[in-house]
Amino acid sequence: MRRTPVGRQTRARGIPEATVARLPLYLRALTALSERSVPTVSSEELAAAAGVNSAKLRKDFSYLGSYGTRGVGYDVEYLVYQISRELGLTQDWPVVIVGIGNLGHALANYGGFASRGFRVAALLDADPAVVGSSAAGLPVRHMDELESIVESQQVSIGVITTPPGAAQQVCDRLVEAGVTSILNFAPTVLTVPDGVDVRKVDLSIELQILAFHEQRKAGEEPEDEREEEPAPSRAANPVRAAAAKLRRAAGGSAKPEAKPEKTDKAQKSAAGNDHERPAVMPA
Amino acid sequence: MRRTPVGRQTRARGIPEATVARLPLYLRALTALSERSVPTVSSEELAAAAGVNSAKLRKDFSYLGSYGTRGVGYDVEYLVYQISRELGLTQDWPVVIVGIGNLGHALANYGGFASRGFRVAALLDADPAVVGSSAAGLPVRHMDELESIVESQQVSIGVITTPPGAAQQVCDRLVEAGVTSILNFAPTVLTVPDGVDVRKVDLSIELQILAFHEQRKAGEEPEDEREEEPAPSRAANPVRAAAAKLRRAAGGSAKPEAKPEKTDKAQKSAAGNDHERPAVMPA
DNA sequence: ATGCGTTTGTGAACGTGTGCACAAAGATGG
DNA sequence: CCATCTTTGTGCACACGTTCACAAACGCAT
Ligand SMILES: NC(=O)c1ccc[n+]([C@@H]2O[C@H](COP(=O)([O-])OP(=O)(O)OC[C@H]3O[C@@H](n4cnc5c(N)ncnc54)[C@H](O)[C@@H]3O)[C@@H](O)[C@H]2O)c1
Ligand SMILES: NC(=O)c1ccc[n+]([C@@H]2O[C@H](COP(=O)([O-])OP(=O)(O)OC[C@H]3O[C@@H](n4cnc5c(N)ncnc54)[C@H](O)[C@@H]3O)[C@@H](O)[C@H]2O)c1
Repeated sequence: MRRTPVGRQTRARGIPEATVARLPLYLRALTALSERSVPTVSSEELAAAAGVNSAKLRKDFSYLGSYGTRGVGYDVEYLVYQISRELGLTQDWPVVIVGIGNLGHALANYGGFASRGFRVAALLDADPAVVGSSAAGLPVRHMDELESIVESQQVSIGVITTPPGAAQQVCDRLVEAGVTSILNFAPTVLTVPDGVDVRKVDLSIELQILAFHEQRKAGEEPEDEREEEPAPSRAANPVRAAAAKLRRAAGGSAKPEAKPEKTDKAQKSAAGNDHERPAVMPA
Repeated sequence: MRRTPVGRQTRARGIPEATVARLPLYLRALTALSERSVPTVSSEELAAAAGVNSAKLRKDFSYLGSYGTRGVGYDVEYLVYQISRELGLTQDWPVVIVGIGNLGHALANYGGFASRGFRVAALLDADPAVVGSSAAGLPVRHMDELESIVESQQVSIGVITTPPGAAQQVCDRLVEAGVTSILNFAPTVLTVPDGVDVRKVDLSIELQILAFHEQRKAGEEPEDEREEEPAPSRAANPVRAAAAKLRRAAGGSAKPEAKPEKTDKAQKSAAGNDHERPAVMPA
């Protein structure tokens, strides 16, 4: 019997988000084992292949059920099936890609797309110069066809690879057409109604995070293996003093009222538990 | 031998990782405000623009110091500077991209690269047919030049866009050459020595996570109406509701809570959905 | 059957992240 | 100067995630 701890309703079913994010990782490792006809695998081995802690892996699997055999390990084929089923990969997921520029082209050509049940239903663009060309054997169709495509092919996942300025607009249109999951490559904060999932892939953010750690490594490590430039004046830390000065210089007479097109403070509306548009447009 | 993949050593004076990951988001919103010459911004406004909770934003900023003014908010320019400095964006970060195929080309052409101090130092590939061509005005150079480029240009960040099979090998070579931060687009678990940071961008994983939630959305509710959350904003979107119903009617599946017995395994052919995929391709 | 070595599944401790709520700090107006 | 209003900075409680450690379960040999 499944014993589900009740008491809170945050997650409908008890698979933690962190676990869900790791299941594809396990699945990939298991698929590789399956191709080599490995019959069973221990949590230790599989965890090593997936680059995670073995206890974490076992706990993750425990959310799916008791699929292992003590003293032996996990049946590879069976686990592949169970994870696939849990992730919803036993069915086909048609996907539309909107914005067939540099990145959209690359994604359209990406073989790993179809390998897990994700099928490119259509490539869409708004530029007449792009519409009509083809990418990866698929024709690029005009945005006007979005609604009919989404409906006829039951598309529930959309990928946005348009410039940032068009992303929210494209997103709105996708949602309106019936798409309920969006993968956003544009560096924009998307606002969507409840029930729609958005995940973002942001190269710039990843690089900035790397830069942060890189700077820390360079600045705090006493040992210096290779010769670097003479430590670019890492502004010491009299920042508080500079703060007042800078604030004073910037302040002067400038006030929020200088903004003509927005009634800036009017939309405070504290009790906001619903999602509305951001107060200021991100770019 | 392999040590712990990533030695997460929490520094005493460290900024939480979750905060670091959000700083670029704040920075982007602040930059947009700066371009519009907005002098100050409250945590509420900025949080809305960045799509986060305002208390979280304030706590994030509190790790950087007390840079706000009570009753007023934060000075935009000053905060841009502080976050940039904290992230290490006040200096230039040369980057090499290895594997100039579909994705490598797109990245090379990406304007957002240079906009934050990340400069493409070189494009590298192993294929003689690709070497010598150019992408985004930069010549594609041969892997043999990697070491000299990394050393002469002080490259500490490498981007891997090779096929999965070559990723670990390329990674090893990057590390050997002196690169200490890697952004990996190949669906591979990279093993690196201590002191080297790896971040990955994995389209396939993102899609699978979306598919999981999508499946849940489609399968967890009874046919009639759902009554699970107190969110009142429900009837405001008839189109989406209709789309969901249509989709539900098309592909129900998603057996609710079919607890499988452990004894009868090897039921992988039981997926009588669309068509059975052996899942053999590397994602 | 019994014992032994192996490995799972999970309780429990611990660490990290989130969000509420509010006192304190500063601006603003009188 | 004081009163009032706005917004920050943070204590606190709780939710979530990670890791340890070990009893129970299982295969296998005797
Ligand atoms: N190229 C990269 O490597 C890369 C990396 C990270 C993020 N991004 C982001 O991905 C997005 C796309 O980048 P790109 O380099 O491919 O840009 P791009 O300019 O090459 O392509 C954008 C495409 O979107 C189309 N488009 C514009 N407005 C549209 C609309 N309203 N509806 C439909 N289509 C529309 C354009 O016609 C164009 O074909 C950008 O937001 C960029 O910031 C790109
Ligand atoms: N194309 C996409 O949209 C996309 C999306 C997600 C992930 N990925 C992943 O990104 C990677 C690249 O994808 P792609 O579509 O650009 O592939 P691709 O085949 O078009 O390009 C790969 C490039 O890497 C080069 N290469 C191969 N081995 C190398 C080596 N040892 N050293 C240096 N260069 C080498 C090849 O010559 C080729 O130019 C793959 O791992 C893929 O799984 C791609």
